[in-house]
Parts: sequence; structure tokens; C-alpha cells
Amino acid sequence: MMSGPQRRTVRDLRRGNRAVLLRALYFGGPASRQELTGSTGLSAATVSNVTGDLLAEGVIVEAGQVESDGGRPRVLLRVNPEHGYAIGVDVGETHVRVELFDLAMTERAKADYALRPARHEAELVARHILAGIDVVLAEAGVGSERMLGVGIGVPGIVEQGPGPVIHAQTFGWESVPLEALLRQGTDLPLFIDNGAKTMGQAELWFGAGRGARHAVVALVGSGVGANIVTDSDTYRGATGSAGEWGHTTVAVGGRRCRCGSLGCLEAYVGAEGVLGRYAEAGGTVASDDEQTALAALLEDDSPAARRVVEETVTFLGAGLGNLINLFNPERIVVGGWAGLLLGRRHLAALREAARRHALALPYGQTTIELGELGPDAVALGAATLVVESFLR
Amino acid sequence: MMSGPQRRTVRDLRRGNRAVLLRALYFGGPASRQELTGSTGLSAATVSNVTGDLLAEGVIVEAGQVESDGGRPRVLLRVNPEHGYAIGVDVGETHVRVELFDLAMTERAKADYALRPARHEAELVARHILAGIDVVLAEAGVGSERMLGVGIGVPGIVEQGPGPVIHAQTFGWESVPLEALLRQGTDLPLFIDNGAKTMGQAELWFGAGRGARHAVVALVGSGVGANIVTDSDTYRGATGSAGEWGHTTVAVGGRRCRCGSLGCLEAYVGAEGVLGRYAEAGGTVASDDEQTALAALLEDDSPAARRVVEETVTFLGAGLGNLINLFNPERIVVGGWAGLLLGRRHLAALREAARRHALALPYGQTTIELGELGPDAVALGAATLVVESFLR
DNA sequence: TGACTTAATTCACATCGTGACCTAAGATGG
DNA sequence: CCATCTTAGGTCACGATGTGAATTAAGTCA
Repeated sequence: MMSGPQRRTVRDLRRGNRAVLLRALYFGGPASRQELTGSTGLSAATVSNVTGDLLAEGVIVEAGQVESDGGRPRVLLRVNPEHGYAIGVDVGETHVRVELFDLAMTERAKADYALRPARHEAELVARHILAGIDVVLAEAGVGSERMLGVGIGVPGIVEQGPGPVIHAQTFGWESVPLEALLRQGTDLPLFIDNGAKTMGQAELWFGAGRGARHAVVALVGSGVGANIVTDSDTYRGATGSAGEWGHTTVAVGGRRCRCGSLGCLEAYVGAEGVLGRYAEAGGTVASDDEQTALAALLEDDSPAARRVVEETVTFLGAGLGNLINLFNPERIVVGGWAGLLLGRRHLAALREAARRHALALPYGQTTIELGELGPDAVALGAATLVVESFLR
Repeated sequence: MMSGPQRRTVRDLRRGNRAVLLRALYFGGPASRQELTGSTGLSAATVSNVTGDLLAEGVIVEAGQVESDGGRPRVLLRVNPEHGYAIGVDVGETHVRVELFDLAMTERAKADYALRPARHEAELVARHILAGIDVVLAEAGVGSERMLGVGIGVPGIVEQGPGPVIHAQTFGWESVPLEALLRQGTDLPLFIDNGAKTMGQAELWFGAGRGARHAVVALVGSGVGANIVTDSDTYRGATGSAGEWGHTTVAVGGRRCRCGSLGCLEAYVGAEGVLGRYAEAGGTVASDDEQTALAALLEDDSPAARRVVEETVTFLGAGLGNLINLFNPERIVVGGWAGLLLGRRHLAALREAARRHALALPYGQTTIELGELGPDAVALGAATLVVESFLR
């Protein structure tokens, strides 16, 4: 609608078609040049030229032949997993985990740093990340010239921009310029995003969201968030803080949420909210550990427990219904440890609750599935940020 | 993320740059070639070439010169308003209105057909539209070869696709293939969308949403809807039914909505819902006409009326807060006749209610404004669908 | 009137994608 | 073992495109 610096020169063309081919090979498995002409719409000549360049640069490699019946056999091409490496970092409540992946997303090395409760200073986290980068590079024997970048999943809201800034209540981070802190210790390209979003991204690339152009990954853990994909691209909004589904209001004037507002979805379906509601209903929370406690609650057959679970399903269904009505996705993936715990037992009820709260038409055009990846996917998802930029 | 038929040839380049220049001229008012090089990022040579083509085709025309201080004066260029015309159609509860615009969106002719209550057969509506097209073409003396197309705003959900299909409860339309019906009477390109969305589009192009890349137009009338713009493009979701904000749940287990669900936003802030709540609270609805009745309610100083209005503001604020949290827009425009009625008196309270229900960060990055266009903008917005495709 | 300034156009050049044509590499049948 | 056929992939000339440098156009100012 408005003007701006859009695409122009003839060189961008090649860059674009290169990316198209690369993506086709990355997501479409090994393929012959012949098949690529079909799937990309490019001419055979161009495919030949571009793949020639990519082969010469070592970005892709030949991967055997396909038997023929009476003609020259097709040579399969695939992305060279060792052409580049990406590091994914999971900054969580209890640890900083640094993992190194090759382009095929095979883990090559890992480093773990425990965080003591209430010791989440940004400088400490940054030191851990930098140390972790050195460790995994050394462990895998990968030179930094082969590194495509480092993706980092952090809690809280990430304000994207030239100098990304992180706001993380639980860490006591206010406007922390994590990138600037790391920049003093490394020259690698850095990609920072919300950890829930990176987890959702992993689910979209390698999990239950594979192949969807319009999808929503709903992440329910202690907190609640969502990764919204429109036209195969994560929606970030004007400043990158889009998708704060957990703090949408589903009960005006309802329960107080830790964000300060009333009636947030998170206050009802986040693990903390569920356990809190159970306690208020007179139930006894089984453990100090949220995960153990929630699992126990789900096993509990007492009327109080069952009512709380039922209510949780209703609220979560309403939240999912809202996503369906607003985004009209073709697929919804429910993930996060609490979401998986609840969904494994009550997926049918959850679908039914979503159906009740969504319009019939968009509901009929979507499917609600459980995530296939565990909570460990944060680092993997963070690494996909790097690969995503590489494929562009 | 997935492969598909993406852009490729060198000809697309020119098409793209042509569109870039055209958009810059359309939205950036008259501009010289010199200025265009700056605003589009293209080289002076290319600007010269492309504008040369556009001038030769009559798409743009020269528009005077700008005085110089010691150099060759700049020649201003602008889109030729008479190069093409677009028809916008507003299919409403009480009428079918057909308007003809030139490219500058000046109205050139108009035709109006009253609809009797409960007489909304698709065939009748289609006949009115076709008749209206003939009438406005004749009235304005425009040949159909100069027509860029017809945009149509209809109530209900429009399922986009090769053969768009309309679902409109209030009209008793179920899967009505309006395009196919019209296709029998005209060869003009047809663009069909929800009327609220077309109204929002008008607001975005010519009203309070001008220039925003990420915006939401919230439309509150008898029903409630939203037009969501991401990256300067209306978001339509997988099948075009995205943005059904009115039927998102803001009160789990709350008031029954006409869609059948419980606790929809529309049940609280739609004109019907507001008046219904007032009646339930013991108030007397002043008129049979919703608009008169709502206006009276807003003037009423009785405690009951004030409580209903206050509640409405709270619910609408929660709904706006949800949009802010999910979409992180830079601007929110509140429109629709009921929204304007409410907003003119209570905008500050509305902003405050939204603030209470949104996260501080995204709330701080958005502004909430009132729409500048009246409800008559449906046809104008429908015509922008045509122009949008022309600018591409 | 002549020097200067700025806008717009022209031109040679490099790059790109493409269709037509050619080469590579296998199977098949004698 | 060889000729023929079939399919995959590469090469080449061509037209289209954007760009920087040079050129032309059209003013102001002293």
C-alpha cells in the first residue's frame, strides 16, 4: 500500500530463484534437476545453471542416481548437510542450553549450563551462551567460518528491530539488549526470538505443522503463547511482539493474571493457573514441581479435579476457537508440556470445546493436532531461525 | 517454507517495478521522476524507462512542473484518473448500491435499488447488481473497455477460491456462488469480499488508517468484524474467512450470541447485543430502529443506561486489547456506525479499557483512533479491491 | 549573454531466464 | 558387440532488464 525500498535489480532475480531451488531441495528431500524444473516452475536451463553454481560452492551435493528405464538416469541432488552449521540456544528458567546442528538439523554437539533460581542476570546468561558457543564449536570440530549463525530462544517478549531488546518478567529483564551483550564476544550472525515461538517454529518445520501455509502453534506450558504462521511465514507484527495469545481476555472481569490484567487465557489454562484454580476449589496440589503436580491432577478422579480439568478444556477450547475465527488457519498444533499433557488425555474434548466456540465454517477447514516434538525443541527451533535466513 | 510456483523470469521484474512505481504515484500523490528514484530505490534510468512506458500507455500523465532554483524544473507525474474506472457495490440489508469511480476514487455515477425486508434472494441481488452496472456505465458515459472491474461488498463470510462462495445468515444465503450468477451477465473482472472488510479497506486507504503497514480496523455495527492488515495487505487466512473478531469469546459461558455460541464479543458490543443487555437490565429501548435506539441510549443519563454503556466500553476494550496482543498493530481504527457512535463520546474510556486488557509493550506501540469515513464507505472500499489489483 | 545547476534521457554493458539444440548415459534388440 | 531409442542434463544465442556514466534539456543568476 505504501512505497518503500522494494525489489528491483536483475541480481535479486537470481538470488530469489536460488532461494526457491534451495528451499525445494531442503524441504522436498533429494530431487533431480528434472523434478526441480517441475516443482519450481523454472526452466531446465536455469535449473542447470543455478544448481551448477550451488554445486561448485558446495552448498548442495549429488546424492546418487535413480534407476532409469531406458534413458539417462536422473542424478539426485540434496543440500550438503556439512556446508554450514547453526547453533540453537535455549535460555530457560533452569538452564542455558547450547546445541550445534548441521544443515540437516542433526545435533553435533551440546553444552548445558544450570541456572540457579533467581540468578538470571543478563550478563551471566550472555557469558554462558558465549562459553557454550566455544565449547560446541570445539567439540564438533567446526570452524567458525562454517557457521551460519546463532539462534537464541528466550522467555518474554522480544522487540525486534536494529537493536533487539528483550522484556522478560520472570527473569527480571527490562529492555535487555542481549544482542549487544553477545556482540562483544562473537561475530556470528545472531537471531533472537521468543522461546515459545522458536519451539513453534520447530513444530512447523519438523513436527505436526509440516507443510501448512496457514497454521497456528498454540503453546501451553507454565505460560501460554502462540506462533502464528501466515503464508508460510511467522507473523511478528509491527515490532515483533505479536502472538501474545496467553494474555488475550477470555473472561472479562475474571481471574487475575500475573500480567496484572483480569481474565487472561493464561490465568485459566497456564499450568500455574490450572493448579491455582484447583487449590482454590479445595484441592491439594500434589507437588512443588508444576509438571508433577499437573500430571497428578490429570490422573485424579475426584469431582473437584475433574471439574477443574473440564473447565480448563473449555477455556482452552475458547482460546483455540478465537484463533480459528481470527486467523482461519488450516491447522492448529497444540504443544507445550502442559498442552501435551492435557491433550494426550482430552484431545477429543478439546476439539469439541473449540468447535463450540468457533464459527462452523472456519472450524470445518482446520484440524487440531497435538505437537510431535517435546519441550526440548526450543533450541532446535532457534537453530531454524538461522537456517531460515540461510534459505533466503 | 514449502515450494511452489514462485517468481522467476526477467519479465516479472519489470512488472514488479512497474507496480512499485505505480503505487508510489498513486499513494504518494504527484511526484517527479527525481523523487521517484528516491522513494522507490530504482535508478534514474529505470524510472525514466518505466514512466516512459506508462506515459505512452496513458496510465499516468504529466501534472505541471515544480519551480526550480537554478536548474531544470521537475516535471510532476500522476496517475491518470481517467485511464480506468472501477465499480463498487454495497450489498446491504436494505439496498443494493452500485457506484462508479475513476482511478482517483471520485464518484462518477450511482444507482440504488431498495431491498424489501426478507427479500434477499441471490438471483434478485444479482439482477440488481447487473442492472446497476449498466446504469452507471451509461450515466457516466464510460465504455466497458475502460473498466478495470467490479468490487462487491456483501454481508457474511466470503469463502475465497476459484469459485468464491458466500455464507450470509441474515440473508439466508448458504454457499451462494454470487460470482457465477453475475458471470452470466458480465465479463468484467469481479472481486467479492465481506462488506465490513471492504469498509475497513476504504478506511485504510483513505481514512484513519492511511500509511499504516500493520493495522486493524475494528468495525462495530449491528454485527462486529475486523479488517486486519499485515505488511500492508489484508489478511485473509487460508480460505478468506479470517478476521471474524465479533465471534471471538471474551466471556466463557457468557451471553448467547446469534451465531449460537456463548460469550462472543458481538453479543456484548454489537448494537443488538447492547440494546438487548439494556432491555434485560430493565431499560426501555427508545426505538425500533437500532441506530436511533443506540443513540438515545448513549444520551440517556439513567444509572441503568450508564452501566450498560460502561460495560460495553469494557468489553470492547477487552476485544481491542486482544487484537493488540495478537497482532501487535501500529494503529487501530474503530469504525462502523455503532463504533463511531460510542467512540465519539467515550474514546478516552475505550483507550483506557484497552490498556487494561493489553500488555503494556504492544499497547504502547499502537494508537487507537476513530474511523474518518462513514458507513457509506462500503462501496468505496469494494472499488479499492479493483484498484488494488490494478496496482499489482 | 555566459556560467552554473538540476532534471531527464541515452547508451554501452553486465546479468538473467529461456527455447532450441546438443551431448551424456543408460536400456533394448538384434 | 553394435545400432537405435529414450531420457537427463548442458550449451548457446537471444531478447529483456537495471545500472552507471555520459549526454542532453531546461531552467536560474550574475
